Amino acid sequence: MPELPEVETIRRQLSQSIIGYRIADIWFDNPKALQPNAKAFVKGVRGAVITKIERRAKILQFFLQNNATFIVHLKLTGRLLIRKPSDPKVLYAHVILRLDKDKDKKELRFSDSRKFGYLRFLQLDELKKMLLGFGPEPLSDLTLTKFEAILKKNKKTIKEVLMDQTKISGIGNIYANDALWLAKIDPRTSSQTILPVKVVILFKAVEEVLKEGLKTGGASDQWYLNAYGQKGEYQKYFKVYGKNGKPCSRCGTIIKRIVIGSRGTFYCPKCQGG
DNA sequence: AGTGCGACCTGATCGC
DNA sequence: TGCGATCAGGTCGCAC
Repeated sequence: MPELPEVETIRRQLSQSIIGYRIADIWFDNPKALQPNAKAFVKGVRGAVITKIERRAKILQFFLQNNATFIVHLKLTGRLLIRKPSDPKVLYAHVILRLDKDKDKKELRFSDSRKFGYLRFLQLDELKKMLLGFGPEPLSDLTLTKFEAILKKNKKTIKEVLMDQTKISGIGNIYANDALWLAKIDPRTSSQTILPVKVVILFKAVEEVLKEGLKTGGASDQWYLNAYGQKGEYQKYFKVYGKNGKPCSRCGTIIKRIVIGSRGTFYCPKCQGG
């Protein structure tokens, strides 16, 4: 999916375009996309005005009046597209929120080819409880001290730890691969064995790739489009992600693909070679 | 408790 | 061109 930079890009755009809009009606053709169930979702959000949109990990939180919220998880292929009612249909749209503010009408269309994503209505206290399960945000609350402590107490591979949302939020497969390449660390290395000097380098590398992702509007490797339907540019700057069989831009060695935790993993056997 | 792997789905691409 | 295998920005839940 959309990882932190992609979800944050969407959040910023939605905040610019749909705050203060009322959810006048909801259309859907895939009830599973609406949680806890379609009826409760519709009942919970219909008629409410969107007051604020935040992000935690890879989750978008839409705040409504009356202490209610709904969250959206895009998983791998979810998109949230802002359109006018008269705009042509978008592919794989399974939910449409029809919005209005005075005479102005907009639609927020949720498109999702693989149908893994969802919109979930929940109360504010339920949301708060749910968010307790996530690790720190790498671009705000994660400090080097916390990062060191997280790495030290986990013996799984560093790549799995980086991607574990209960330990650190928002990093997925693309940015984990690229950060490890930047830091010249073998993705199979046990988290707790990484030397302190390398931990510092990795901490900075994580920050660097996420900021680069944000700056370039996210990675549109396959499906990702922002709220305006545009692609991001980060895929032009991939360091190792998806570069199986191609030369490493640093040393020319052929990039290898392996599997870690059942996820495709790319690395340079020379610069990241144990 | 910790880990590992199938399930959830559909589409794109690769290899024969 | 056709067809099967493999792969895909992510979690979940259920067996060990």
